[in-house]
Amino acid sequence: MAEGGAGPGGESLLFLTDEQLRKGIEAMFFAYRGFTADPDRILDNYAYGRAHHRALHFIHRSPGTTVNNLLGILGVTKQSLNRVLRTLIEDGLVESRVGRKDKRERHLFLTEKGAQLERELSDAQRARMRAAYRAAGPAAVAGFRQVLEAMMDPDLRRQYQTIKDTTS
Amino acid sequence: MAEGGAGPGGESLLFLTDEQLRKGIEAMFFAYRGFTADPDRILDNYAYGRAHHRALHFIHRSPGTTVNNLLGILGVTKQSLNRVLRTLIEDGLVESRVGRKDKRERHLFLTEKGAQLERELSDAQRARMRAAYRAAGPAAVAGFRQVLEAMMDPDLRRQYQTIKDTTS
DNA sequence: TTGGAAAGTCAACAAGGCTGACATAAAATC
DNA sequence: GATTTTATGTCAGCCTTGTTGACTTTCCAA
Repeated sequence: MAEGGAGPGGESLLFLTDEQLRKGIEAMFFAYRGFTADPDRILDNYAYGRAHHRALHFIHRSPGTTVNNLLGILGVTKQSLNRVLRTLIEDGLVESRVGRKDKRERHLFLTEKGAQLERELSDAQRARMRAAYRAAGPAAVAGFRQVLEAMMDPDLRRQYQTIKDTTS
Repeated sequence: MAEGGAGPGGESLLFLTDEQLRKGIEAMFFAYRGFTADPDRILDNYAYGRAHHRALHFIHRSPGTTVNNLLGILGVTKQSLNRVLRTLIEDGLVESRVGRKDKRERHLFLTEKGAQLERELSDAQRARMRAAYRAAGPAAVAGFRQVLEAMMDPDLRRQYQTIKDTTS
């Protein structure tokens, strides 16, 4: 895999020094901090954490998703997710409906209140992403997405693409 | 900032839909999971966590750095960092030397044992980064770095560039 | 020389991961 | 129809890694 380096579109062999790779690693580290900074600030005002944000994001993204689906996407245990979901449901941000076909399943939806918070969080995160995209330009954006996709675990990449295809 | 979009090298105005931005956000989320997966697996064998990895990385990166420097880079409280450093020092992975000029400061160095673990961790992380870079190609890599850099908080970007310049 | 600032340490608490054990209901299978 | 599997939820307890508050030692400047 990638051993000749001269695939379709590849320039030639890529010689990558440890130094170049280290810079990429640190770029990921620092950029991820920026990526989460704005939502984290907002969440502080509501006594919620990053875990709540992730749940809201993916419920917004796939309304009616089941708890089990969400577990697969988030990669946490059901106990961990349940703690977060319970507070969101108690606080009236998320609604849990028993499945019609399979009554064991719970389908998750954002309430109006939940959608509001999700919007506040994602507006902030999109604003930063938009600014970065504009600063870097369209070609850079394409490269950014390619490298990130190649960096995912195959299982996670499948999750990412499934979600991506569902709505694009 | 970036409001016209037609800066040097910019194609023209970038029209970015919420959908495009959401994909970028999810790409960051899933890619970061992959990014940390290999080191996390290794750390499990040693009863260390991601925080230990970060400390080892940046001490390796800047030998002799002070605790205070490290705090600025890692963005955690000194108490939080101290707990991690204490175990690394007790376990003989890190050496802490009292400053000669200012005896309040502690200068941090990896021991041979610490350097060994750091190498094991960064080898794994670099391998994934290398594979992703090769799969995506050189142009994509440049774009990847540009977008990440634009996504950082200005303070963090300065940290990143300081470190970058020190050794490139 | 004394008072404040800086660096580091200790103690205690909180969020959010984890495992394990168990309960319930519904679906699937034998 | 009985049994097993699946989906979900809950309780208890642990770990890592954040946090704040209080404290010591050291340095520096008024």
